[in-house]
Amino acid sequence: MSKNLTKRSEDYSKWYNELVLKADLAENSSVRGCMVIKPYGYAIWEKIQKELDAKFKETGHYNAYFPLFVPKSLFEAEEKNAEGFAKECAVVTHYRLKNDEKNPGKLKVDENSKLDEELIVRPTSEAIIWNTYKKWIQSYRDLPILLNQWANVVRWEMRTRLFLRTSEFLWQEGHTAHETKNEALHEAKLINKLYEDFVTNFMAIPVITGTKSDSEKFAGAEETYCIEALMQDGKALQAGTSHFLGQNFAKAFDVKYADKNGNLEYVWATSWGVSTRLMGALIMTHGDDSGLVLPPNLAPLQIVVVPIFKTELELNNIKDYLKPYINLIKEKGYTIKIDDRLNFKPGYKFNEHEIKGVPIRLAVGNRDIENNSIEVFRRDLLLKENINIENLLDNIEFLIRDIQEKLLNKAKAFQLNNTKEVENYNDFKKLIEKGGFVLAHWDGSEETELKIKNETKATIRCIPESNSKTGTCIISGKKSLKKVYFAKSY
RNA sequence: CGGGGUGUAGCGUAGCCCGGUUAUCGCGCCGCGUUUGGGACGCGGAGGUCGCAGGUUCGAAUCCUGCCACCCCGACCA
Repeated sequence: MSKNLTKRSEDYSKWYNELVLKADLAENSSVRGCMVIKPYGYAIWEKIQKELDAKFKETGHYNAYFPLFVPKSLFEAEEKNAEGFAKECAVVTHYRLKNDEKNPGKLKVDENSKLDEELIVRPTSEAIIWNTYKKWIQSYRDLPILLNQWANVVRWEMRTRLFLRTSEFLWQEGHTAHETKNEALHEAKLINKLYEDFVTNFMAIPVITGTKSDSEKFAGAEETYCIEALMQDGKALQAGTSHFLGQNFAKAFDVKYADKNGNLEYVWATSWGVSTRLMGALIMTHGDDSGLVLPPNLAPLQIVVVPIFKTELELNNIKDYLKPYINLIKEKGYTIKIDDRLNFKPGYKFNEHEIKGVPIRLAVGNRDIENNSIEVFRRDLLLKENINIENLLDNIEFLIRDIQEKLLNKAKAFQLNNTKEVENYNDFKKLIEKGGFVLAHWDGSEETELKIKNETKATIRCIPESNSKTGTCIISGKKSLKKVYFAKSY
């Protein structure tokens, strides 16, 4: 962890500009609060997609796609959900443009094309999906429905932050329908566990898990399960959520099924999602002063080779020298590329791949060919060593595992060191100011939560499942069943 | 939506307070040559609606007004 990280992280936008833009991940487009995801950034998203998608399928889910536009009448059906999103909706009111006579060459909205009913650009798809489920579900034999969609959504936030809260973002959203409450609850928990496993083991980002307080939970949900990560500046980041929706949407959209006895019952539901925000979490969890640091499991390019040569003959010699070893590495399924660009010197390439976070870098020149050696550099520790090239594959296999493991362990240690328990409000205020998670007793009331938020800016990030020691609330002194996690968050 | 700030070449910037020749510098880009084990160097060259629209003025990147976008703080953000 760098010394000036905290200072720099006070201005994350700058951090992104330094790391993300140079890392070729994304750049601001001219559209308010949107982002362009460049190929290298998108490759990371594709890795996330691929891995998650496989997990969803393993657990019996299927992919589907629903419309971008949600008619207002559908959108407003579930009142709490509609109310929760109302203030951040993009609304389509017209469907046509025409030439503007007053400004030749310009277009204006054709007033004659006004829509009878406005279309909401989906901020989430519960409404349009439940409107569809209504048509699909009649009998218990139609259940469960376990669908997921990969899509973009739009939320017109007052304030945007690159990756963390852009007006348009990519995500996956699962929407399931079940016969019983228990089955739906089980699904919501299963997915949260799946997210936890994925983020921890694939992205090397440790998380705390639990449920949201009433004020923080999803609009329209009975219970929201979540995974929360801790960024290097001490702020928490909600990395994924899984909602038990009860029968709220079934009732709003009148979705009933006939059970085995012929009785009509409302369907039980869940919804869950993670977004491109995960890439923000990735950058802010592992990034260092030299740029991005990618865990090997999700790096689009795991190994890059920088050849050091003067002539093309030398380059070819180096390629011949490497060929058998690179083939072995590819056979094992690793991604490796030789950076043989002629217009950049080695030093430039070294830096570029460090900024991009490539986990392992190899360097080979004449010296190595003479000595039967190769230089191996690991991005996480910024360490390099010369090894016998015969040991290359073993070394790579070790490093891929070791870098993944060490990144997770480092982040875990950071989280642990920045998670403190307190027994009174004074200590709470001191610690929350420093950043990190603070575990404290809470009486369960919204008033207490609000008071803490107003006075310290900290919110309840999650209510853990375990940790059942009773105590007294740090504010009200009332009885508390367990300590909950507080933090300032993004 | 409130407070503060910024907008000048692909990127980063100087100039603005106090208006005045051809808008500064670095990176990058193009050409030639020399270089190549940690961000190369020399010489030559191309590239600009100074965010947009008005206004003041003999003259505006500079002053004024409005708008747009971005950044920070706040409000807001399942």
